[in-house]
Amino acid sequence: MASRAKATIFDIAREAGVSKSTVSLVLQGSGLIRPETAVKVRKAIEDVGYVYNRGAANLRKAHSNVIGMVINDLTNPFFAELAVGMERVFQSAGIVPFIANTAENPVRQEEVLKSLMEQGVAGLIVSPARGTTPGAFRRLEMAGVPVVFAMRRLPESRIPVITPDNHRGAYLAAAHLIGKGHRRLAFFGGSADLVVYQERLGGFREACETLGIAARDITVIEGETSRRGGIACLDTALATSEPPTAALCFNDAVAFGVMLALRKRGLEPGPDFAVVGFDDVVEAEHYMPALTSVSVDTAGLGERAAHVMLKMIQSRTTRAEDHIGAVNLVIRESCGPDRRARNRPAGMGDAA
Amino acid sequence: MASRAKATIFDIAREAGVSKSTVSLVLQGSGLIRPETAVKVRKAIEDVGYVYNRGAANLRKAHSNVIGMVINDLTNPFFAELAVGMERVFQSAGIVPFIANTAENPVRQEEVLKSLMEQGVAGLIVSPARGTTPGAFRRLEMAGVPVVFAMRRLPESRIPVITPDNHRGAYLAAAHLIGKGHRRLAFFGGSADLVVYQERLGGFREACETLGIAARDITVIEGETSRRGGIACLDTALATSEPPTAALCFNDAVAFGVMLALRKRGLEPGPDFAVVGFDDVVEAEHYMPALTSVSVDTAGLGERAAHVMLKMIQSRTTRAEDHIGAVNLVIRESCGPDRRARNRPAGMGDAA
DNA sequence: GCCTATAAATGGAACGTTCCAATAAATCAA
DNA sequence: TTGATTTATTGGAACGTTCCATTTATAGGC
Repeated sequence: MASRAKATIFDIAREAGVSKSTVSLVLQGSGLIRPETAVKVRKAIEDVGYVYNRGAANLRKAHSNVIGMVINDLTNPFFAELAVGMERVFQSAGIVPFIANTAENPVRQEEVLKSLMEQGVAGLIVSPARGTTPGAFRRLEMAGVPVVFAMRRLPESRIPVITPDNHRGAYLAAAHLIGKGHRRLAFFGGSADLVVYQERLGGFREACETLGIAARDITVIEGETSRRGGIACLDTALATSEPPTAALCFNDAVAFGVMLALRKRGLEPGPDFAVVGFDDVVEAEHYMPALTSVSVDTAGLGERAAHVMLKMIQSRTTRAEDHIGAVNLVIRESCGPDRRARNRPAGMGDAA
Repeated sequence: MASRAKATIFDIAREAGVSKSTVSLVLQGSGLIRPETAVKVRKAIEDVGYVYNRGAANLRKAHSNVIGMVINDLTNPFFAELAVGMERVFQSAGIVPFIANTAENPVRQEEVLKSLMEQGVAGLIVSPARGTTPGAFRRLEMAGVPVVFAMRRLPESRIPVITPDNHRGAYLAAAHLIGKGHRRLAFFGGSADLVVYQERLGGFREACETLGIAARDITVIEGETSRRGGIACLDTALATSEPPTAALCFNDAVAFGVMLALRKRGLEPGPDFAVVGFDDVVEAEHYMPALTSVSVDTAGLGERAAHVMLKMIQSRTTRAEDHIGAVNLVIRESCGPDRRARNRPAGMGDAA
């Protein structure tokens, strides 16, 4: 059953009684071959258990059909959603994207990028790891491989970027909090070496300024972009003399952490302390209480990035327009104080 | 700046004043070349902006160094954790694994598998999609590509499998519930076409039988393996005349859904209805209430799978031992009734 | 029937590596 | 010096495709 040495187009040719060139033509679906010949060849392909060798083909062909997705943190469901969006469009283009995880590690990222290049990728969609050096993508540029950044960007770089409107999202969220009557606000999580962070914090600050919140009433605490980071942020914030009463979190993971920490202290997220997240991952809606968050249409951005990529490959360019995706604030229960009647524990309360 | 046509070893050879063979040797880190020559060549490599063409190399070399991970649902954090475990060991072997998502779709899986084969993968770690036909991996076998299944398996197949001890995990969980005094038990989520489902349900049933729960007191409800599925399961279960008081869920996602649905009805997960999950994803610990779950050491299983894969490649075999990973029940708050003092809402309760 | 136009199939070179066998250079024993 | 041995380096063939320029078969026009 198991075929000996792997079959090549020559084996097919022999089997079908044609030349290797004919087989190649059939493989490429050329209209030049007679239908009955094609049928014969296809049968032979099946019979010998042939598997196409794309590496060999790429040696002659101009471009491969491999597209890489380089993602900084696969365990964040946010990036999985992004990946899913991209896959939707690549699939309909007959392309199988390969995903590689850099685990937020620039060194690892370097390896991944190198490996992908050696593989001869046609293009790369990248959410760069924290601490990526400006030169990390120079080789790609030199080789003329199209690259687009998704969700994150590098400080000064000419690589096209697909991101949500971080500034506006943060502005909306902060304005909402202020509108609810909060006067002492915090921004939790993230770190200043990320451009996204600058943008989100910028929007937050602008809202505060415009709507009359004094700078000394603003608490900014950097931290890990994870649940753990959120817990830490809340703890240090509440330790101050005049603690904030509401926080915008760098992302939903941080917000979940904050809510958890509130509960641990016996405080109820929403009524006792307002929290707003960013990204609106699917869990946000299902959390308890449901998290108010800035929705960024993750999958949509993924699709967009994929389309841009496809277009770049097609027109063999390495440039493209940036795309700033629309955002909107999804208001749920985690930001008081228009307190809905909270369900009392262990009772047959009215179904929500 | 951008180099013209991509550089080859010939360009390097010319630049360094040596032969292409010498360059090749240097590239492979051969000890045969004189150190100063190697230095010269390496400088030339840098100067011409060379990128290694692995496709061309694989044409002559026996084996590639690409390993594929085919995953059925990337948005389930469980699989992301699995992937992370694998990456750890591949990284230290100098291998960059490529991840591809099948989105639980056998057709998509077929495409992914085909693409990976064409790419000349050295091996594949696969968590097969639901509804995978037995023949789906025949081509791989014919081509002699090592494959290992992780987490899931196919009904009858000789491909080695790395899974947790599903039977035992479910047994432990059910026994715990029964020990707590529950007499009417449910098994929520999953579907019978999955071998894992059979195993988990089997363990559950065995515990019930052994510990004296009558068959008519057992409710089994199949459903999506997602939050949504969990919600649906609870709703139909509570609609029966004698509803269960506790449930073992097919996985944590289902359990989260169940808890959510309980809350929606004003019931408190734990005191009012016990729920136990399976997989123990990181969120389980951080949920509210924290979820009791069967811990399977996901990352550890990923590492194990990667090691097995490496060994198979090295010894060029397509066979290996199955590996059944140890499990243990992590008891948290979601399974009453030894009710800890639940925190009352909106008060300064004692910190947990 | 012969010449031309079209359709179908083919051989050969090229792609960028690796690996083997062979050469060239350096070292050593006599 | 000569030959043997070791150490470095090299040319050529091969890997499995694609693509171009040809060749061969088929059909059409007269």
